[in-house]
Amino acid sequence: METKAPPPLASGPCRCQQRIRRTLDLIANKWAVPVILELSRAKGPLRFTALARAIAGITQKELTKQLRELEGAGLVTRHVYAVVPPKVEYALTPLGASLKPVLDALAGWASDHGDRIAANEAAFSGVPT
Amino acid sequence: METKAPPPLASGPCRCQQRIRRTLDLIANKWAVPVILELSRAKGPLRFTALARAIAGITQKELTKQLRELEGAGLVTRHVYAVVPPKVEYALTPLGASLKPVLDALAGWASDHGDRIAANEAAFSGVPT
DNA sequence: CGGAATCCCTTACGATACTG
DNA sequence: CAGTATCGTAAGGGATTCCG
Repeated sequence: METKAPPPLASGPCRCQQRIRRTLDLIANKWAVPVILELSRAKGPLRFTALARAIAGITQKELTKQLRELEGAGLVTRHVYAVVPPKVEYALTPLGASLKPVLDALAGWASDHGDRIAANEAAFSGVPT
Repeated sequence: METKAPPPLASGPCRCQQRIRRTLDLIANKWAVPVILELSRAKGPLRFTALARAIAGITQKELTKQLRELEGAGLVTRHVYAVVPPKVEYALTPLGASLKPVLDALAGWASDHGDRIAANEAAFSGVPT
């Protein structure tokens, strides 16, 4: 029974959710944030290996894939030097850099409530009965 | 899936990245944002089916899983009524509600740059060579 | 009504090895 | 140095069915 008049939601609550999800898909890729933050910290181009070394635990495969995706989204530039020892440098585009405030907002919230969430999850899992 | 394998994320020189990733893992689950936003819009408890109907495309399985996770994180409350036709209501906790500004920041960024990103991706994919 | 259980497919991720 | 290729595993996610 429709107790309340159903809002004229065409095929969902609102379209903006899709947008958020789209953005989320970009940065939810496990290594996307570390890559972006690392490039952001560098304040300049970084070589592939430098990036790989800065981000502990990442594999070449994942780093490559991540960089491709970010490049495709226009958040990162890829500069290939035609030299004998191959040299490729990556850097954030202004668009990519513009994501930093958002990540900061996220980081801020995480800092504020991360402990509580962790505690909640621990309690939720360890609840006896 | 009892004990969550603690990922030895030692990525990067700063710990804040872990926090962000943790938060990201919470909201990156494809349906987390729609669920949170829907509960946020409702400004009150919603029944399982009401939630399911409000979020087009979601399955019971996914909705249940998502609600469990959000409940575990303490972002959502689950109230079970012991009545003949089962009745369960979900609502945002203050903690869950506090996530809204962050989602708004994300939504704002997505609104501002979503088109450009989509265009970039299209061009990146469709580029012949 | 709410949700747990099952089946099955697709994607994500990690490790190793090989090449321009 | 900077990838690409291949393999195997794990997790995500949709559809259906059954049960309190």
